[in-house]
Amino acid sequence: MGQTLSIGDLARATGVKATTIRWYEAEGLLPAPARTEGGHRAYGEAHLGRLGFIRHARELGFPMPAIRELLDLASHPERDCATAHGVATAQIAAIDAKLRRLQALRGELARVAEACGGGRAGECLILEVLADHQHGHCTDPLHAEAGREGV
Amino acid sequence: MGQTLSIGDLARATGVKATTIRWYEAEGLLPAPARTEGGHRAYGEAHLGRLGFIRHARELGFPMPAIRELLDLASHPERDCATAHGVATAQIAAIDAKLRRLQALRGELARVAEACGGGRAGECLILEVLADHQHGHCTDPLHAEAGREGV
DNA sequence: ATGGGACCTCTAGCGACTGGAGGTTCAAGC
DNA sequence: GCTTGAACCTCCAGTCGCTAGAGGTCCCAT
Repeated sequence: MGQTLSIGDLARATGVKATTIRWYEAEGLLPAPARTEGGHRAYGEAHLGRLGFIRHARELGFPMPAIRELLDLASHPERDCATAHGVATAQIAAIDAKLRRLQALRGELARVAEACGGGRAGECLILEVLADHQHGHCTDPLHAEAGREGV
Repeated sequence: MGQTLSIGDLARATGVKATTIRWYEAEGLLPAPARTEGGHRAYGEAHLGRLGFIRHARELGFPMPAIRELLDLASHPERDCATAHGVATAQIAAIDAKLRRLQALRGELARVAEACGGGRAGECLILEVLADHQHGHCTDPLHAEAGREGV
């Protein structure tokens, strides 16, 4: 019992790349582990658990600050879990906003793509729609709400 | 006719910030305009049109390389617009992939959030689900397909 | 003893901007 | 003509969540 894990072991066990694990450490998400005489990182079970936690939360799309909050909460069992609820609901709301925006985009894009029947670029309706700036700039709340977020 | 527009005029007309316009110029998306004696940028109608084009394409979520391609196409009317079709359909496919992933996330997250009835963090089911790394790391295609994309 | 894979640190880069510092120019009002 | 102050200029750093590479060291099996 209590034998240590290399960073590679941890990477294989969790599916998080070694470089990313080191980055988590630098960011303070994962505590710095013990080192071997030669300077290699030597992890224990607690690290494995914590890294798994981080990975799950990332998979669910939680942003880094939210993950910090959840980790903090997880290590203080006497606190109220209302915080966790709040973080989770905020994340759901964020996802819903992105879904609405993406669905709107998809609809408009499909309409645009359907419009053009092929031929020379000079008559392409896709290009025409894009070039038409008569619409003025967009102020509708759907776009404003999500902003530019790497859609 | 032919009076020039300042970068601020262009920004107001298109809704693209002045800093972003300068950045587009540095990236080669927008040709460098004439300058006043004092060095201020002096744009013409062509710039306005091109910037509007870029903005529309960004609003529809096209990535930068796709926009370059579309701009290139738009300035060569004799070419085949099949390229534009291809770019648009690829963009729709990308959006669909993101939608599927987001919908899956939303479902799982809602399930997780609903599970916990409140109380102390030590018994919080949200935290428990996140901490449970017994699932091993995720290899299902839905997650693999989209990767980490700022969801 | 040696080979080669895993590990180390440090730095830079991704996409698509955004913000700030520190300085110059323009246009309107007096 | 002069003053003000808003708008403009360039350059650099930061955003988010990693990822990749250079250049070197360590560990372990043969």
